[in-house]
Amino acid sequence: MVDDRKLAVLRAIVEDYVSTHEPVGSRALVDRHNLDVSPATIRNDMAVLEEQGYIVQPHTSAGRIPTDKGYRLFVDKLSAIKPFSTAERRAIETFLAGAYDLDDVVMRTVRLLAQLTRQVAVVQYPSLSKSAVRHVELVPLTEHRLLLVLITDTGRVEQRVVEMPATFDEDSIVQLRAVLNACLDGRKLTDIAAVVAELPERVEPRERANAAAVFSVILETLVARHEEKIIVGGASNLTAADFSQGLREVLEALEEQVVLMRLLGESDDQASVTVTIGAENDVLGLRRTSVVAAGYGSADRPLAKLGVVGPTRMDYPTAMGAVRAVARYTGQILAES
Amino acid sequence: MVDDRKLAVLRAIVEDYVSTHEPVGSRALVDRHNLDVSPATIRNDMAVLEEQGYIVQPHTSAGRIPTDKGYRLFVDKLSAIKPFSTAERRAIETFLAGAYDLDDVVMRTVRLLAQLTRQVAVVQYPSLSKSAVRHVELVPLTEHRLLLVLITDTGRVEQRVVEMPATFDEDSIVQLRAVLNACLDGRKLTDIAAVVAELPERVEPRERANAAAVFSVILETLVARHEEKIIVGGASNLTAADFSQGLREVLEALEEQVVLMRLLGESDDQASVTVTIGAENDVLGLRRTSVVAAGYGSADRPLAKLGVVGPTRMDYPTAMGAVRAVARYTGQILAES
DNA sequence: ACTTGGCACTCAAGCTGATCGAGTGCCAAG
DNA sequence: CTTGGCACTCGATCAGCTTGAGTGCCAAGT
Repeated sequence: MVDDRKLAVLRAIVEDYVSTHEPVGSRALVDRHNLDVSPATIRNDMAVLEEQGYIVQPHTSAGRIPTDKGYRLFVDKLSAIKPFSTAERRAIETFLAGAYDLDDVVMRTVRLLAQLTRQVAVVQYPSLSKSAVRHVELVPLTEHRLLLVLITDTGRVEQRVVEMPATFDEDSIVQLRAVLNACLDGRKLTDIAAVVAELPERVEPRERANAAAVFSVILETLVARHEEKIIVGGASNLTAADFSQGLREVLEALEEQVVLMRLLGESDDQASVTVTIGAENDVLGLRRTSVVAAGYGSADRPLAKLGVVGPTRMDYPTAMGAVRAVARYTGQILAES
Repeated sequence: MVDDRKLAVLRAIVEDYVSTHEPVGSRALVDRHNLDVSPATIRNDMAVLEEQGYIVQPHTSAGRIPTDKGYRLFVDKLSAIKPFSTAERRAIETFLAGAYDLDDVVMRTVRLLAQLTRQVAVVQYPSLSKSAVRHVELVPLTEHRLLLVLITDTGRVEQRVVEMPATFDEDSIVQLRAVLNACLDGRKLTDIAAVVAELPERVEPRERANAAAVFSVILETLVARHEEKIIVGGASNLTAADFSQGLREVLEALEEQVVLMRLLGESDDQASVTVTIGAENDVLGLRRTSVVAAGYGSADRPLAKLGVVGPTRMDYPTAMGAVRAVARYTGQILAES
């Protein structure tokens, strides 16, 4: 009974603070929400909530604002993901369906997410390590250089220049290409290390040096260099949330691919929406931001992650709804390719 | 004689204001620069400069700050591009030389430029219309879909999904690929429209429908859709220049590819460094920023543009030096591929 | 045992007026 | 044309004051 009301109070505080951006006091609370108790009672509750670390007051005589812990409780127990209306879902679907290639899908996804949530959107390209090879192409550039193009079944295209130790002719390229495609086609990129290891046997001895160069680049690109491609959009939304001080830090963090990977990658939970709040985030400079992320791709075929980054005082239910919806449709679109 | 000093005063005002970010008065001027006249004389000069529209005072009793017109005069007549020391040039060179493919070159270029100038850097990918085809690859995706991959001699790789009107088999793909490569290899993309027009004759009649689909996508990608790829870096540098108000607008503008194209593309002057100051810029929201841009690529083979965007009160000589140096070395690196 | 109204208290925000000082414009003398 | 002098302007800074939202606590009520 008692505890119930305290939770209601916390929820009310979070909701009010998110919408007004101002510390919320006991009077405003009983006014806006129809708690049928007096402000004094609320004050008592708030004192307890503060003692337990869910809220704080910025100045001795100001209203309360939620702490990271408060938001955490709110997200976990006091709120539900806000579902999207069918109209909205249709809009999302048609917007994404207009895309004509992978780059375009990702670009549209990031824009959409930024616009829906009015936050910074972050979308990871379909992960290399989870894709399978669809085709390998070798294109001679100069006498000693070769362009290696690798096409995955998610439509992603990776390219690398290979420095060849020896000169090569057209024939050897054709042969090498045939071998590569025969062996790699359809293989998951995670399995490739093993496959590549036994490749040299299939190549004529005099071509081994060149072949080895190509193989090592493949490995390097796909396995060792785990660098994933991520794009960011809606940075201008950061100006609305007055970070004032920390804005620079946040922008800097958002330019670091590695940092973004960490942000999205922290949970492996593919299906559901993950929320990381404030200091839970171990990235320096994003201590005052929250991340709402989800994986996309079908359940049996996870591709990568996407999400939004915003101030801790963000509208979690809506953001979570948007992230979930966009993840679903993006996954769906990509599954069709 | 007289006019000479007024110009010196303007130069001094620009330099001081750029370095201090504060309106500069007559006293400070004679102190910091060794003009051997009295403050009163300077005041007279400033009155004239103000009347002519080169400087203004923000408040009745404050120092002067340069107007756009003032910066323009400064850039055109009163300053020289600051050359880079050999040490700096070597650093640039080695940093760029570490890149292993086109994406990496562009990424490094944008980072470098942002870091050198402490502004926002903008780099355009080597222009499609100025490249030549090196290889065309077709990869079957599903029964009705084909991935078209187009590799240019600048190492740029373009991909598009083609919806095929009819089903196709492996043989027809092989044939089509052969025809495409035979006809397009080495052709400038600007010439391609003509070449593609006569392509259908070379394909067996029953394959014409599919072939036509592929051709039209090629045309669409390369000719009609003139959309060029641009990347931006160093957005966090905007926080240093206290736009306060307009920051949002600037960030928004920087997210629009089309706007960026306009920014860089305004001049066709390939060789030299171009400066666009404040309101000279017709992009709304970038009225308080300046753009320093240059083309890169060798003189006989222009590739694309790059530059920096910053507040009008920026250090033009240094920025111009950096842009010129980076453009040179990036062009050089790409010429080697 | 909880709720409630009352009350004293705190403290940020906002207003006012005074002061300060950088900077200007103008003028008369050099 | 330059220069020193001088009156003037006006933003910035600071102290002092008021206001009001909000709190904590307590004693009384249910």
